[in-house]
Amino acid sequence: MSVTIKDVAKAAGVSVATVSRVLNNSAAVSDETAAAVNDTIRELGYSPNFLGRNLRKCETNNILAIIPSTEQSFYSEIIKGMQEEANPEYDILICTSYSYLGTEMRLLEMLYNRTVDAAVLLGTQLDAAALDELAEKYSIALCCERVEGARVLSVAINDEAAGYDAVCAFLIKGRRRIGLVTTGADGNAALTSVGREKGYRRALAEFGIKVKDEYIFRGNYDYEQGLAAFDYFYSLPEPPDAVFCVSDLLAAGVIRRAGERGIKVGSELWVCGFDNISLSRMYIPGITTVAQPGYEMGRTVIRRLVENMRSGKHSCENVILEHELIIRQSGG
Amino acid sequence: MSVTIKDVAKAAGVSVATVSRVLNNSAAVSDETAAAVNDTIRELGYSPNFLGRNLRKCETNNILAIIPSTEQSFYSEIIKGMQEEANPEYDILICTSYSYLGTEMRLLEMLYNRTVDAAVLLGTQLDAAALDELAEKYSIALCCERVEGARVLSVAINDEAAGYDAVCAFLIKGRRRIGLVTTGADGNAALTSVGREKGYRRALAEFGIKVKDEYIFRGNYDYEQGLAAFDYFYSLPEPPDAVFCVSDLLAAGVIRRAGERGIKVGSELWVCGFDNISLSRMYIPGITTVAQPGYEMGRTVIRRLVENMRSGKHSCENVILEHELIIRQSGG
DNA sequence: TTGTATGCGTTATCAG
DNA sequence: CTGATAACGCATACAA
Repeated sequence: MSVTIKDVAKAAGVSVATVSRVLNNSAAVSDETAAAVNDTIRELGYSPNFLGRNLRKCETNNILAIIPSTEQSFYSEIIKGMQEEANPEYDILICTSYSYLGTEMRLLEMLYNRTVDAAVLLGTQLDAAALDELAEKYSIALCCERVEGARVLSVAINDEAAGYDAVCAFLIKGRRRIGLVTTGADGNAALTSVGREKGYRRALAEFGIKVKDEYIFRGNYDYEQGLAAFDYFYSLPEPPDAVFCVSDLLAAGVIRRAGERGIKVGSELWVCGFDNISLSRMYIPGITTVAQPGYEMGRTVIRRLVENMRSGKHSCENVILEHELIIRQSGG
Repeated sequence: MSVTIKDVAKAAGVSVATVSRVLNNSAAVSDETAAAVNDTIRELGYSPNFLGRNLRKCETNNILAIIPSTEQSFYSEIIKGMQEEANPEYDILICTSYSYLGTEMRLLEMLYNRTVDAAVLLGTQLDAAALDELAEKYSIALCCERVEGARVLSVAINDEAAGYDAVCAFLIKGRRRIGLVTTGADGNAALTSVGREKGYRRALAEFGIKVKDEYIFRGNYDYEQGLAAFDYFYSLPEPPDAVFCVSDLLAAGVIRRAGERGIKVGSELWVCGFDNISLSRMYIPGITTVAQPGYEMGRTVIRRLVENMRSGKHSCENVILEHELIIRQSGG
């Protein structure tokens, strides 16, 4: 069907071993034969069939990245970092799980059946036990979050500190009625949200403010929940004067509804989001937010993962990178 | 290293052929042996190594999707459609080209080296000749655009008609000074933009309006160019009273800058975007836009591509799906 | 219904 | 420096 290494060998008048050596830049081949082989490779338009190579070497040079969705542009910088660190040795294959455990598990079969050499999980649905079991047999890493108790390499920010910083910025500038919009409508909040909520609580505690349950709205990460959160807060006798949201989309929803209700965001109500997605700088008003170093996180997770693969060891360090509070109009 | 089909065969007391037959649900195997084999498969925690299988069958059941970037959430619905149509037979592997020809060509090597069985190109940089050459040897398809003269399967909307519809909506409601914000700052505009511009021109012509070159701003697809476009238009003695942008991000930029300059969007100035990305419904004001049937496009392109692969034929039809004008506040 | 044997395309080992 | 050959894990044609 296609032209194989055999065809090249025959045409060049050498053995397949020699052609293979040329392909892999093996030193032990004379310049002239190498040149001749390369010529025929070009003539015949040959390119090696990786299925054969991979089978023989028992590796694919592919790394799987599982993301919840390409909808959330938050992941795009991370992916870029991952790719630039991986190339040219590895290709990053992106697959989407839609935050559905079944889909994620189906994708992880690519580890079992050797379609990929390793996997990076972004926003995983797996618990510590499942991750441990996986990490025992395969090279995996988490990005953007760590799972408490799991012995798995992870790269993330310190969500607790990030939540603390965001809320402190409100408190320092004099706001006292701080609302929180977070996940957990269904009872189990996202791990990152839990950390951010802890930071929210610590900040209030340090300022001697008692946490009011009615100032905490639990939904998911989406825009629509931001709309709902505003409606809820403004149904209270005394609404918050500042709101910390665990995503920029939530913040956008709050801001949108505030505008519709005639509440001035940036003066009457302050709003802070999370992630610094491109929307947050384009929105009207610009959204104050916590930026994660996405590109650096991507590079780091691949670098550490590849180190693990090469060394054969299984480091399960939790790498923490620095976040940054970005002040825009919505934050006062 | 890992447990193979041989280990299963030995443990189950059968030949590898029988195990293989069980794995592939071959009819010619007795229920009892099948049950026994399945038991040992479970016991040993065996899963087939696809490298061996793929090499043997000369197929991987992977389809590559090349997108410019995961930043543009526009592609996410398409990807979702592609995946749902492909599963469970195929996995969709997403890779990003960042609109860079070199990267795209490197990714296409996954066709040569058999990492994937086929590829879908979204926002390709390749020209007709290169596409033709590729399509001759491999199964490929374009999505979201067609390349004039290329004999390649494509699924897209009719950009000319879409541009026409958007501009007509302005004209019918009485606007006469229609601006266009499109790509092509560097001389070669995106193919889809060219179609949309044709529609813009046809609409104006039908209403007996002469196209004014100073009402056409050429940049790229990005938000920042929208800001620049507004500044440019409002430096004219008589600025447009409506602007058609070839992307929602451009529209967002125009709207943002208009707000900063005290121009009321939706009354004083009307703005229409393109793609109906999630931003366009969340923006303030909501952005009038042309929606592409992303999910359906994704399903369609995979369905047709797989048909091509199965039949061995190489249909190079240009499938056109229906677009839809979505009216929001920015459009008057 | 089951087993034997071959080959997919490549790399690595071992001689020469 | 080069060639012959075995193996990687699996599916299948052919025998039994």
